[in-house]
Amino acid sequence: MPNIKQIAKIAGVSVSTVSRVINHHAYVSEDKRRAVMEAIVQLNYSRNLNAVHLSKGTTNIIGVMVPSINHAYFSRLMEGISSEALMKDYQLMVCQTNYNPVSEGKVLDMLKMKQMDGIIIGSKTLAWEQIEPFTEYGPIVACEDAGTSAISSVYLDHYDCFRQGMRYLIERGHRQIGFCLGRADSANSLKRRRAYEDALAAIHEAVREEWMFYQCLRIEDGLAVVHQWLRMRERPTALLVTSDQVAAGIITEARKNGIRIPEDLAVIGFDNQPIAQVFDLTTIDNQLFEMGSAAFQMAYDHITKKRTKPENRELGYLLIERSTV
Amino acid sequence: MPNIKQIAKIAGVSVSTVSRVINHHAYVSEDKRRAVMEAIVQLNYSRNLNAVHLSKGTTNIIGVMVPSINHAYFSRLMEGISSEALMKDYQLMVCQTNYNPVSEGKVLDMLKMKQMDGIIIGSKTLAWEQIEPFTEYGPIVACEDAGTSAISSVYLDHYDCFRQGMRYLIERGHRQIGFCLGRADSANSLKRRRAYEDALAAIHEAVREEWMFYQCLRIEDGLAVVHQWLRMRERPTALLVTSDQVAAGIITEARKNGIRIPEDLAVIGFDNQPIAQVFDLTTIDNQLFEMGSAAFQMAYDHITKKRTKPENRELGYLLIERSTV
DNA sequence: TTAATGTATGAAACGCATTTCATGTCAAGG
DNA sequence: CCTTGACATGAAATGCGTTTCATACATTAA
Repeated sequence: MPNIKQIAKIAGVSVSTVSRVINHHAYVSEDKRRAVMEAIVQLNYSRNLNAVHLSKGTTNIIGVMVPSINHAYFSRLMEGISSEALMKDYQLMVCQTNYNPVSEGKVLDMLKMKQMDGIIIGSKTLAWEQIEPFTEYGPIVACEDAGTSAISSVYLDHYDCFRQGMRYLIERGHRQIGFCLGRADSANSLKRRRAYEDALAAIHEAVREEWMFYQCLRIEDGLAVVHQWLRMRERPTALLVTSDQVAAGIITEARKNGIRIPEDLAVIGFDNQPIAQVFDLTTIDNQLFEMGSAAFQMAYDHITKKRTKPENRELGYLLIERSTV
Repeated sequence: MPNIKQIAKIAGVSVSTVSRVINHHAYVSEDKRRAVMEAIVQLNYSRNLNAVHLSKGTTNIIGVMVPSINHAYFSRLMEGISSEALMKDYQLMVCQTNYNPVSEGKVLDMLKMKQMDGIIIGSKTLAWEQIEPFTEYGPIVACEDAGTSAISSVYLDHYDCFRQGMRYLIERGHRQIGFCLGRADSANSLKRRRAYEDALAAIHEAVREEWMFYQCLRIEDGLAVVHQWLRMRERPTALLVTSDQVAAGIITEARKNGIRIPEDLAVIGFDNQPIAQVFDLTTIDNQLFEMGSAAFQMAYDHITKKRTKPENRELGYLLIERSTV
C-alpha cells in the first residue's frame, strides 16, 4: 500500500505538500497540486484513516449503545441518528449490549480509547454514576432523562406522557385501566407506574398488580397479554401499551378471540410507528426519529465546539387519536 | 492522556515491556508485570486504539452496508451479524446508503482506507464489477447471490424459493396469482419474476402486469395493494409477498374491508418474522439471522486465515404453513 | 564443559498523516 | 528603496503502540 511518502517522492514534493493537497489547504501551486494528484492516481493511493485518526486525535465516529439492534424502537431511533450523521460525514458504530453491564462498559471504554468521538446511549442498565466519569473523554448523550447527572440528554417526560394517556382514557369513561411496560425496573417504567398510580388515585381507583404487564417488548408479547386478560374474572377495559408493536399484537390476538376493540378493550400504543397507522391505532407519538437526530446534533455540537457542560433537551409528544379507544 | 511511554517511565521499564504486559505476552517477570499494572492504574491509562490500529494494520471493525437501518429485513440480518461479531470481539460500523451509489462507494473506500477489515453487504445498487476491485483490501461478503463475481456471498436461491411458493399456491387450486416485490430491477426481483412467469407458463396462465406490485417494502405499503386489488375487475386469488410486514399490512387492510383471508385472498409472506407468527401468516422462512451470522463468519475467516478466493454458500429456506393460504 | 534453549528486557524501526515552525520569494504600499 | 503581507514549500516534531532484533543471563541437554 502506497503512503504519503511515496506520493511525495513521485510528485517531487514534500509530504507536507501532499498533505496540503489532500486536505485542500490554501497555498499550494497549481503545478504541484497537479503533480500530487497525478501521483495519487498513478499509485491508486488512499489515506490510511488510522493514521489520520491518530494524528488528529478524532475519528468522526459516534458510538451508539443499544440493547438490541432488531427492535422497532431502536431502529427508528438509530434512523434518526443515522440521517443526521450522514449529513455530517460521521460514521456510526452500533454496539449491541443486550443490557449487559460488561458490554456497556466496553462501549464506554472505546470512547476512552479514542475509538469514537462520542456516544449516544439508546438505553442502558448501568447507573449514571458509572457512566459519568467517561464524559471526560467525549460527549455522551442519553436518549432518556439523565436527571441531575453530568450526562447530556434528549428525552421526554414519561410521567406527563403517561398521565396524558391515562387522562384520555379516563375522560372517555374508563376506570378499569391496565398497562404494558418493558423492563420493570427501568427509570422510565418507574415513572410511568407512578403516573399510573397517581392517575388512579385521582379517580379513587385501587391499583391492581394483575393489570400490570411487564416485559412487553415485541409484537409477540401481545399474545400472552390477551390470554391473561381472557382468564381474568375482572378485566381492565383499557390498556396503555408502551409499544405500538405490542399493541398491534394485542389487537390482532384480541380480534382473533372475538374481543372487540375498542368496545371490549381500548388500547393506546406508543411511538406512532408505521404499524400504528396500519392498525388505526390510537397512540402517543414520542418523536423517536427527532430524538435520534437531536441526540446526534447535541453530540456533534459538543465535539466541534468543544463544549463541556451537559445539555438537556426535553422533546414534546403528541397523542394521535385513531380508532382503538 | 497518558501514553505507553509514561507508563514505562513510572514502572521503570521499557515501552516494549509495557506493551508485552498489555498484550499478555510471555516472558515478563512478575515484578515488572506488577509494576506496569500499578502504573496503569495510577495514571488511569488506556491504550489509544487508533495507534493500535495503525500499528497492527487491522481494526477489528466490520462495515455493514445497508440501504436502511430501520427496516425489519435488515434489522434481523444485522442482528445475526451482530451476535456473531459480539462473540469475536468485532465492532460493527453500520453504514446506511439509501441505495445511493455514492454512499455505497464511500463504504468501499473506507475498506481501502483501512478503517474496517471487511464489509458485509446487506443490499446494494452498485454493479459487482464496481465492487470487485475492493476485494483486494479485505473480504467483502454479500448477502445475496454474487453470481460469478469475485465477491463472497451467502444467499438463497430466490428463483427456487419463489417457485416453491407458486407451487404451493397452485397445488391448492390457485391460478390467479399476483406478487408484491421490492425494487423492480434488483437481481432478486428479476429472478422472482422469472420464477413467477415460469410457474404461470407451466399451468398455461397468462402473465398480467396489473397483478405485479412493486415498491412493497414496508407494512404501510400493503394498504395500497389492497385498494388496488379492490378496484380490479379481475382479481388475483393469491399473492406472494416478499415481506411479512407488507403481508401483514395487506391482511389488516383486507380484513378491514371485509375481504376474507384466505377465502377471498390467500397470502404468503417472506422472512418468517415475529409478525408472521402473530398474524398466523403462511410464510417462507429464509433464515435472515443465520444469513447474517454466516456472513460474519465468512468475513471473519477470510480476515483471520487470510484466505483470498471467494466463497459462496447457499442457505436453505422453509415454507411455514399457517392459516393465510 | 560446551552447545543449545529458554527466559527477560530494551533499543530502535515501523506504521502514516498532520501540523508547526522556519525559510524564501514576490508583489504591493509607503 | 524598504517594509509588510500574501503565497509557497520543506524539515522535523508529533500522535502512540507493536514488533523485530540484539543482548544477556540462566538452564538444560549432550
